[in-house]
Amino acid sequence: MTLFLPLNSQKMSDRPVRVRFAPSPTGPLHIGGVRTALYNYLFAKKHKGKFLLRIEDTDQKRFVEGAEDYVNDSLNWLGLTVDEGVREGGDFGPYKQSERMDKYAGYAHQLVKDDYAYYAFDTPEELTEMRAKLEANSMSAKYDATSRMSMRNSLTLSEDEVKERLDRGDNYIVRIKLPRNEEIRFQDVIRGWIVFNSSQLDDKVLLKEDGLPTYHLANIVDDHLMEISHVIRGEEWLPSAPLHVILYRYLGWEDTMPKFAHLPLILKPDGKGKLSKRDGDRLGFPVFPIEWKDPKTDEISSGYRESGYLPNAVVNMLALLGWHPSDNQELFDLESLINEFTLERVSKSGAKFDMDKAKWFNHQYLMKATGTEIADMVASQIEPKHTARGDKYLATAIEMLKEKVSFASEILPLGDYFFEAPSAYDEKVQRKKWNADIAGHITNYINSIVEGNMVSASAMEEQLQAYADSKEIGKGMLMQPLRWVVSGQAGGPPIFEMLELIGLEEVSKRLDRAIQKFPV
RNA sequence: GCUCCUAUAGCAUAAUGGUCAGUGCAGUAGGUUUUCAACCUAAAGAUUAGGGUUCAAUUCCCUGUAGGAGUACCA
Repeated sequence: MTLFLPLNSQKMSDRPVRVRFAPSPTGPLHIGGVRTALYNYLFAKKHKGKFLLRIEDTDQKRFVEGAEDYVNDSLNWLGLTVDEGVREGGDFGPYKQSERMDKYAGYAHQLVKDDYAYYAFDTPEELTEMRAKLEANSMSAKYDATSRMSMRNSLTLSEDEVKERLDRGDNYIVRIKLPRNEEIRFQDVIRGWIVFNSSQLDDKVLLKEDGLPTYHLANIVDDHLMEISHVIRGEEWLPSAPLHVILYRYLGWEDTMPKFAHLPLILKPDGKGKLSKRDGDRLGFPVFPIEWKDPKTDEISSGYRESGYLPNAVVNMLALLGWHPSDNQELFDLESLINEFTLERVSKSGAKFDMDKAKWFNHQYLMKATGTEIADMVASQIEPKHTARGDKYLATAIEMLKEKVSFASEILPLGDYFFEAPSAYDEKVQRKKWNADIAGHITNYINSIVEGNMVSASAMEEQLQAYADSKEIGKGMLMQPLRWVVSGQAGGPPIFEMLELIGLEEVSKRLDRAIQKFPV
């Protein structure tokens, strides 16, 4: 039997761990991107390494106002601190590709010089024509080893003409010159050996007509210059990974090529496909960490933060979506996540987003949070009536209500009766439990606690027991109507604690109100 | 179409070349509670199909099927 060492046990200490999260500021950060950031962060911290944030904005056409701030705000909300980045600085800056534009073209030209790339002068029309022709002959429409010799580029044109075109300032791009038929393999930390044949790839553009690099070039150059040790990114990059491997080779950087780890995708909870913005709208859960307002359309996409999710819950939920610890523990704070996290325990298969579990996680953290913390979370919902009796009152009310909901945002609406007399009364209780007898008992009881100035829950409870005993009735008979008179609800927090908080004066007013509204 | 990746209950996942395949969520039943929530208990629920390798496969291999991703002068 052959013994295999765990994939990463041997070389992890070779180089300091430096990982990057490299979003492109084209809109709000999707929850899948957030998870990628999280895994990068966890991995970096686990190995006492650095977590970098690099903004990949080489495509100016797709720039979206505010998207970069959004990334920072999101990571910040979740407590994922960036070690090096645009805001944080660092020794490997700038951390925004649009500010490193002087770094890329040179490498592209170097590759041409080394015969690993070439200039291409084809017009878009010519490219379209080429693809159409190839497709018509049921060949794959690729600009590659088999088709490039019939195109207009520095491989087919004479040296003089190429020079003339370049001197003249003709538009050109640089394409990588891939080998015709070569096996390209690399070891993915999560998936093991991945094998491609170069004939399946095409001669990707490295440098665009505007002189700016494409993702592929910029990515490799920056990862190299920033001494990135591990590239942890989504599975959507897997098909272009072999191109990146070749680029490292062609640039002479293969020795320090980072290790790759391609994360599984987060899929729609129902049906098929990658989780998208629309799914959130359709199924009623956020796909974005924090609220996003589209600068062009003013369209608002809801965020976890605004929906009452706690950052810890989101982190925990995301961590477990595609990763699992070695035991059955499920509740983790960031620190214990750092201790436990390993890329080897990331699963290979895509995970459908589980809304119910997300709720459950949030509920767990809501139970741990204090009333004051929750009040801060729902600051935008707070109206004068909520704070009229002080912050402590509000916090206590929230404390009583929090275990009944999954989201902080549900708390205030649920417990409106803590802040003003009920506007609606449960109809079923009225019908079944509200009659002259009961109303009389409730009135007697409330009057007795008011007269006795019984302000504590325990005193009120004892008094109800005593009253029920004296009338030889079960106190259970009175409890729901009592709650109903005060809150209008059929259920809620422990009733005497609720009464204690609301206070005798208000309880008494509510009794009068109920009797007036529902005469018996 | 082509290439690559993936496949354990409704969902997320664990484990194993060999007794009843474990856990959480959801759902079901019961308990507890004035009520709701929480909590406790119980039952139910899965190795994609077909071939191989093997004494033995859910686990390794192949094929099919299904799903996903990629296939831009986007990232």
